[in-house]
Amino acid sequence: MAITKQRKLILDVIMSSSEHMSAEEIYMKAKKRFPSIAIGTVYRNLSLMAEAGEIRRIIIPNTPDRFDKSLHPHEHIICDCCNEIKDISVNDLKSYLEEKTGVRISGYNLSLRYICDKCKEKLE
Amino acid sequence: MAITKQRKLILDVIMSSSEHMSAEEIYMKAKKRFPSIAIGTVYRNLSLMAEAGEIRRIIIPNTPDRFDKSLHPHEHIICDCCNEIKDISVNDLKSYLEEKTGVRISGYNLSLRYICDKCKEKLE
DNA sequence: GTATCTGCAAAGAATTTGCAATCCT
DNA sequence: AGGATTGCAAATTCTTTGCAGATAC
Repeated sequence: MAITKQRKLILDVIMSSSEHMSAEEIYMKAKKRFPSIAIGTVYRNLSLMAEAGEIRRIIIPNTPDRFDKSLHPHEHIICDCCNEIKDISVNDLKSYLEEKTGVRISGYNLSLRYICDKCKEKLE
Repeated sequence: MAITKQRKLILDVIMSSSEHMSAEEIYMKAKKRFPSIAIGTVYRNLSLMAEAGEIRRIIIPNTPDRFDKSLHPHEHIICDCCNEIKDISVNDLKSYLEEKTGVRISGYNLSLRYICDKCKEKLE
């Protein structure tokens, strides 16, 4: 992978944020610093970097994919109400799933839904 | 929900098959019995029926949604190699996740990946 | 009769891709 | 130089939607 201005910028945008950003959001932030960057370049680099294990792709049904700087294993939980995404950990989930199913798993995708505290308050 | 020819047909296609079919596949099968049916009608009815809990929507990253007649709780596992989808069960997963995370979960989506026995053989 | 549903075709959202020009090494 | 990468725009894929006419209750 060549080190281009765009590639460095995209990675920097991700590494400097603790949000879970979509490609569109990353594109917007990158564009502020380098206006000629194209959305296709963002998608291409995000896919490459996720593939290479430099960043992580977060997949949640009915939402655009997001990208995460944090590589240590964890799951994502999204609020039914405000759609905010948080990290959450479930220790050794892969082993647990393998044990319970008796199948050797090559990977899995999990997302959880809940109602966050802020939204719970509002609802009352 | 009115009982229309199309609605009954779509449900019948799902109930008569043990495959995990995409909207497109269901449309094709329905079309054979009722050629004027429209794909939009299929999508509309699948969403309505899934919403109503008559069928279940199977969501797996990077694949079109599929629909399942089986309503008892279970997960889905897809082969990395041939993409065949099988049912698999993980007892009380929701409770387990709630216990491990300490969060009351309103729902979750899980899919597993593996290499099925057929493909394992072929690879050797 | 009127609320619901259908077929059609167009629109939508998210993402990918072909290609000529440009950049990296 | 020569392969990798970019910007641009068009294409893809899956799914939803507006609307006028048809169907169900």
